[in-house]
Amino acid sequence: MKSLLNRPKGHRSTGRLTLHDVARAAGVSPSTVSRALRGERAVDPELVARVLAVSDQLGYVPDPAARALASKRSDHVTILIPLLSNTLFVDLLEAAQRTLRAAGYQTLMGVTHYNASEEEQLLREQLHHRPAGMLITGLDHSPATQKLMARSEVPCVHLMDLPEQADHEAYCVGFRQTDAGERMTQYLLSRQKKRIVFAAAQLDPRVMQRLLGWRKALKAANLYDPSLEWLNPSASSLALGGLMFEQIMKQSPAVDAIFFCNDDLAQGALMAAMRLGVSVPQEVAIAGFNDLTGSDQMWPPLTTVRTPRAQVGEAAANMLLQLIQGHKPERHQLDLGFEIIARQSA
Amino acid sequence: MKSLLNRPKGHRSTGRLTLHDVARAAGVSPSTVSRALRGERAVDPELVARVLAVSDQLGYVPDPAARALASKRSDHVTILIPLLSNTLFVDLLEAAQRTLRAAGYQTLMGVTHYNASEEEQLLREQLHHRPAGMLITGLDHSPATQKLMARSEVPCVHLMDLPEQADHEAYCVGFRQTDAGERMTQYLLSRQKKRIVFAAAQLDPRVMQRLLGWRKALKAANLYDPSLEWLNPSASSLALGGLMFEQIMKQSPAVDAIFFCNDDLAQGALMAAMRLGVSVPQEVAIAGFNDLTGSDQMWPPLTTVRTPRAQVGEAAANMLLQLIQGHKPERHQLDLGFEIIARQSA
DNA sequence: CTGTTAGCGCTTTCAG
DNA sequence: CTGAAAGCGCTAACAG
Repeated sequence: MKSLLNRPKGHRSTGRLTLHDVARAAGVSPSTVSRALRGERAVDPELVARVLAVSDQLGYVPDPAARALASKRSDHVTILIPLLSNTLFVDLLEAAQRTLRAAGYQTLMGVTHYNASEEEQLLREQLHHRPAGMLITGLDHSPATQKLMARSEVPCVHLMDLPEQADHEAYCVGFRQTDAGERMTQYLLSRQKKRIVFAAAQLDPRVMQRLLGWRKALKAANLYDPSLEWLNPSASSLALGGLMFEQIMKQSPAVDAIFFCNDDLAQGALMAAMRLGVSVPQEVAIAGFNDLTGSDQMWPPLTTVRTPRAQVGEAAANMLLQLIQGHKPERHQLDLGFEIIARQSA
Repeated sequence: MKSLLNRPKGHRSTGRLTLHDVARAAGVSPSTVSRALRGERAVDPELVARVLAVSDQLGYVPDPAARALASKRSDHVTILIPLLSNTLFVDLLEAAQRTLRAAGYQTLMGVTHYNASEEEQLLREQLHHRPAGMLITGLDHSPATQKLMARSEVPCVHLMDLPEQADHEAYCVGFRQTDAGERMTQYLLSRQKKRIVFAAAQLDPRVMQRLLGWRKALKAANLYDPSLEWLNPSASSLALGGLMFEQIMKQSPAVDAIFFCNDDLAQGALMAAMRLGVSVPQEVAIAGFNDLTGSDQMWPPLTTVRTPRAQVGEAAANMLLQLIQGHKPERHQLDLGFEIIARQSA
């Protein structure tokens, strides 16, 4: 079969099926095969058909490394997320990954830990792989990171946030965090709550936007009081939520409601309430954010705002795919909205 | 500076800094630079030093694609996990990824959804990228998958499970699932529980091993009864745990304890108990598995078995790194054990 | 629309 | 221990 025998000396062939083999079998030139396989136009439909047939009859698979070397663009897409411990980002990752894979791209994930220099380092490493595109969480990046991104000329879509200015040049898919914070606060106000705490951890830019929304709603109702802000820079977790709940409940005058910036905190608060014998929502109402797994199973079920993270992941991946193919989407921003989920905790 | 001006026509150079640039600057040949950079021995230490200095003074970074093409081995490591919705696997992924990245490898994740043909397909795709190594969950794979793995000759470490036979040829790091199931059941027996249900979902091979351990313990105590097995093939979730709890509580004669095969089910059961006014552990004890996030925050806190998933991810990555470098570890299996965490739910 | 030719940037024989 | 030369498998100029 294969005559690896009388090769010219120094030849390192791997016996792997190459483009040339397909070309020979189809009776055309390698370039034609290359073009046909990539669906590049300006190639006779009949030849395309023949090449395709021969190619998958032979079981040919292009070598990504050779392709990347020759074209200076790999089939990798980088996705940078802050954490894997918040299921929000896992959902985002999964949706993006699935969409990208279906289009033939490999997803390379990087975890930044909400740290600007880690983000920059990760980006630098990824750029060496000449990714076809990148997905990156948020719009807040260090100048160094922004410079890297700009110089790389790799198409990029930002996730989970939208700029204030509609004419911002960045591509992004997300929703208005500030509006979401405001709307949940308004909902709480509509339930006759007067002293509504905003309890937050992590304090990343999106959390701070929710804070702004909360302030806006309370100020509009003339109910704003700085002592209602509980901002904790630690990482968000169930345990921290429980702790914050305990502390907040000791405050006087008593509060009506607590709006947590993320469901894990709110779930922890619900558990703490149980433990401490505080009845929710009678003594204090509790609301969360994101509608994470389990929030509907809590007792009482958690009132929260559902954010479209899977949709964001998918839509962003699709937008990126467009950009990679050179099709500029008409709108740079995609607002996927959010929804107040009224359950029994508030 | 760079004279991209009078190049021979047809030249596609990218202006990127190459090995040759470093070679020229260091006054040695490209091959020497290549060898020095990779720490290949049989190269003058003095030259190595010079090359290293020049190289990072110039800010040289090897091109992974060129390297992969020439050497037929990339710097990618594939990791195949069943799901992203079980935090167990997310923890595994994160630990492995961190370890691998520190050693200069890129992690490519694939999600199999507990599906043999998805797993095979994923593997096939990944193999085209000529990964340096692979990490794969479990020891149970279709014949086709096993064949692919064997033929690829890519080093591989299996996660979260250990073979029965100590002389099994596969590399794996995990713990004895059967023993863990047995030990938790024994713990429950030691707490005077007689009718202990085993409630499971997903029914993957590791869950079935825990079932075996449970059976073994009950049979030894002469307390085994097939009607105590509640096996549900659906995906594991808090909601399903709640549902199963409700159903089990309707059973008569009444049960003493429920041992759930995963913490998410147990957490859901705890919430359902709250909702239904069933007191835990007085009316029925509840135990889980894995000690997932939040289990210590439940009310009552969940008794469970802590599994060393982060350690498994890290140790497996390290073992793989050894294999990639050609160092065969003396033992093929690494048993990282488990721990019964006695809290208040049982 | 198709083929030829020259690389992409690195590793790897093979000589020295 | 070091260097020269020949590819790895593919894409992109360029000419036809």
